[in-house]
Amino acid sequence: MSKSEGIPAPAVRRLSLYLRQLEALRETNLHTVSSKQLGQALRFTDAQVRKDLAYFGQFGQPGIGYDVNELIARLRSILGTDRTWRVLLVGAGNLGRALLAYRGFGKRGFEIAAVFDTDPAKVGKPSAPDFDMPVRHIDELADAARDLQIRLAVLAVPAPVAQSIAESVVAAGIRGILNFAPIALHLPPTVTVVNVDLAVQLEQLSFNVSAGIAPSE
Amino acid sequence: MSKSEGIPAPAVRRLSLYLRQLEALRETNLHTVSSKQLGQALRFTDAQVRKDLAYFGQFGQPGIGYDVNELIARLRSILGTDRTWRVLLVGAGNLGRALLAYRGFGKRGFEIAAVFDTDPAKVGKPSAPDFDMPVRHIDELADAARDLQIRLAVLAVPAPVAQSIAESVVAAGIRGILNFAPIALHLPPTVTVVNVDLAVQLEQLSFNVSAGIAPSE
DNA sequence: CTATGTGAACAGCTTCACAGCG
DNA sequence: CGCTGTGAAGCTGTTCACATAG
Repeated sequence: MSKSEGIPAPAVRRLSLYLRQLEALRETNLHTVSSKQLGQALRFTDAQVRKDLAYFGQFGQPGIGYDVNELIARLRSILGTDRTWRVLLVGAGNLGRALLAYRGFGKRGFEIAAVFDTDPAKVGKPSAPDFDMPVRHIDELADAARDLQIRLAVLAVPAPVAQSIAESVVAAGIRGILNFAPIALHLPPTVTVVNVDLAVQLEQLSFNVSAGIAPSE
Repeated sequence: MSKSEGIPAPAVRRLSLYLRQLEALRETNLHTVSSKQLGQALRFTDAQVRKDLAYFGQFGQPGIGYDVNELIARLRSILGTDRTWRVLLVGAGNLGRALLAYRGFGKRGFEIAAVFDTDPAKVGKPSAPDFDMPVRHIDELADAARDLQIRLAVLAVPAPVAQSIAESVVAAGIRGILNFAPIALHLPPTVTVVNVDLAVQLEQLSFNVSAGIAPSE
């Protein structure tokens, strides 16, 4: 309702990429980075990098560049990942279990706090090998969201039930949904939805490869 | 090198969404659809829909709309999915196995033809429960790509090895890569790369939810 | 009267180019 | 000098509005 007024959505996406790249750069004990270096690593122009960062303040040193650690901290703060977000995972199928097993989220500020499914055969059982976190029935989702004060959910359920499950997730107070189901969710504008449809991504590849063209990033 | 001259990349992404929506519409025995209907289902304007389609020809009937089956066929042809693409899966970890188990690709025109990994503990074993397709060593990848004439690969390997594996995949003649590793690949411009970084997607959510804003799609 | 296809107007994002700071 | 921050220019993509077809 307040901040991100006038900030291009593409710029926000790039912010995540800057953060990721800076974290890699820090591994190499680099303390300072210029917009040019950062841009080259990600195939953006230096002006693009500076413009994106300038939307949120001025934290570069003319003649020097940006302090890597400071910029990381500022980007985390901007993106809201200077704290850990607890996330609900809805759907304990193949994809859901893979997401659960993927440890990479933790250090980026996200942690799966609970797993839900409707399948009675799954409820109560451990959600994945090596995980004692049990799958809970989806009816408990609203209580869990409230008790744990959770605002984000990952939806990894079959397309035919995705819309109705999404609605109950929203009713439970969830404010942002990462949707893996290959359908367009219709939800109130107070909820942010990010869609990941793997078939759609593959189609972008086949289009480009068919046409003999090759853009990037 | 030829066709997709002057066609906005966002338009191509929407083409996939139109196709997905049309396939859902066909289930409901709808034979004809207007740009307005299609747009409403996906939260685009009707003008946007018409403009996107018009890049590729004129296949609507003034006063009537678009024939659902015909438009599906045309979109598949444009996107290159009027045939099945065999795809190589590189990386048989959690994510790789989940992708393998996910049956949804088949009817969208993609089929995983072989699975590769470097881990000797995995090579030779079935790639996933219920799959007899064995994991092969990555050294065989080039031969397989040539023998099976495969042009697309899905990269589901750890970040530290992603760049070098990507390079060998490209050397094997692969023209398009769906990259799940959270790094920016540097490859020749003849190769199309589509990146899927789940942490990046989650960060878009946390940014929006923090700011109290909620765009969509 | 309904709905497409499209030039023209508009909006939004990116790149340029330079003033100013360290 | 090197590099940032930023107005101004340029470009790309979206929306408007209407001529045209059924």
